[in-house]
Amino acid sequence: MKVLIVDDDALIRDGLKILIELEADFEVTGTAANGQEALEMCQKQRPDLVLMDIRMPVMDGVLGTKLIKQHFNTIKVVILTTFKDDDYIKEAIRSGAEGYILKNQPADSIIESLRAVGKGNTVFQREVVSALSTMLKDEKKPPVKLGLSDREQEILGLIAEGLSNKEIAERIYLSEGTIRNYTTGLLEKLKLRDRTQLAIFYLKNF
Amino acid sequence: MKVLIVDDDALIRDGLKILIELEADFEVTGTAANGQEALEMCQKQRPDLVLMDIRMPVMDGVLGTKLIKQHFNTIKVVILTTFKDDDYIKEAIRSGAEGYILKNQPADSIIESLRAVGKGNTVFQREVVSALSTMLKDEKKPPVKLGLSDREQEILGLIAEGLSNKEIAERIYLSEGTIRNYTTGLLEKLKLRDRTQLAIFYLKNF
DNA sequence: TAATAAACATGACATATGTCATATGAACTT
DNA sequence: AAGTTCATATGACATATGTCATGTTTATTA
Repeated sequence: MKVLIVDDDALIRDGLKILIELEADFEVTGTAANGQEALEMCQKQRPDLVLMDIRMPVMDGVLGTKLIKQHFNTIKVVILTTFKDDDYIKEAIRSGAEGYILKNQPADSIIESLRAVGKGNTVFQREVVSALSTMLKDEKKPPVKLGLSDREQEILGLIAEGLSNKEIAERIYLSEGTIRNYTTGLLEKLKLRDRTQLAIFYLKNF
Repeated sequence: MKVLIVDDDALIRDGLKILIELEADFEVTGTAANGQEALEMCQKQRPDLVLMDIRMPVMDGVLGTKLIKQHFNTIKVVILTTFKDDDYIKEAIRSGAEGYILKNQPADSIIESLRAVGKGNTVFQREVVSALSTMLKDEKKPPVKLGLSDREQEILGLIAEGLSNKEIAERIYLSEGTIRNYTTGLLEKLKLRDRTQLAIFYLKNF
């Protein structure tokens, strides 16, 4: 497997190169110091996999990954970094990287991760996943069937946008009184007291 | 590495067993047909890793994983399933599984994933990660510093809980009129029109 | 010390909100 | 056809909400 190493720190580049080339099934085709260079080298060398640092001058790893993915969609990218920062993780996943692993782990572990990625999987380090799991959206409880009619649903939604009864009436061509009646019905059905609670309910449950 | 295979389908159990035992560094210590059995076998065999199906009678894979993790925290669990259902993925991650891979991939790919997990990483299949990435919480914009006093913040929060002015007054020992005044101030500062909009604003931005 | 600013309060007022009884026409059921 | 249901409407009413001018107390600052 042909690997491109990207890191702004020459020492790390060289260290990784030596480590990886110890493995019979790996070959390091080159090294780059930032996303920009990485992109150029992908053009020339067509590696199978890019091992990418995040924080680098000129062009960081996230953008680098996005661009590489965009131009060469068969090239896998593994982010190898010291930061288990939430935002980086999220961005990395969105950018399409196949891995997000930290520099604090032993070489053989990194190698195995690269092999798994080579086989088409995606690898994260445990700590990274736990960080991730707290970022998961809370249950959007599937359509909490609450016997609301279409009209009621619609009006509830508009209330949750912050519209007044009059505005809602104008928006959907009904009289203000009718909207008031619907509001009363919604409050009754949802066992709430006022429109603010309706809005809160809606935002929390839909 | 000692592996326990858990699947309610005997054919799959046997197939996996044969496949895995072809690898010199793996040993299948046993098989189980559901989470319940899996838990018992973990007790007796102390495998390094459990390969776990999700949908099974008696006790499903998610609960099985949770229990195994709870009782034997050194045992790794990899979910191997046909479903890339959002809810399963989320639950699996929360349950502490080290992997979530699909049955639709070649054997060597699965083996590499297991090795990577053995080395302490977490492996997901690409499709699974893309499903995941849509589930990531949207940016909680960092505390949008909005020159609100402590009292204002507090009252805004209470409005967003759905309390009336009177209730807020009782809760924090101020007069209802004062709460009204604070509300007016909040509306002015946030350029909003009524308490419902305040609640919406709060829920969306804090 | 006098001036000023914060935090809280009051009362008067206009408007919005929510409740309720009642009504109408259209669609559907028996 | 008579009855029922549904969506919409109206008006009267009580209460909640929001605005504003003004006032008190206390702490801070010039």
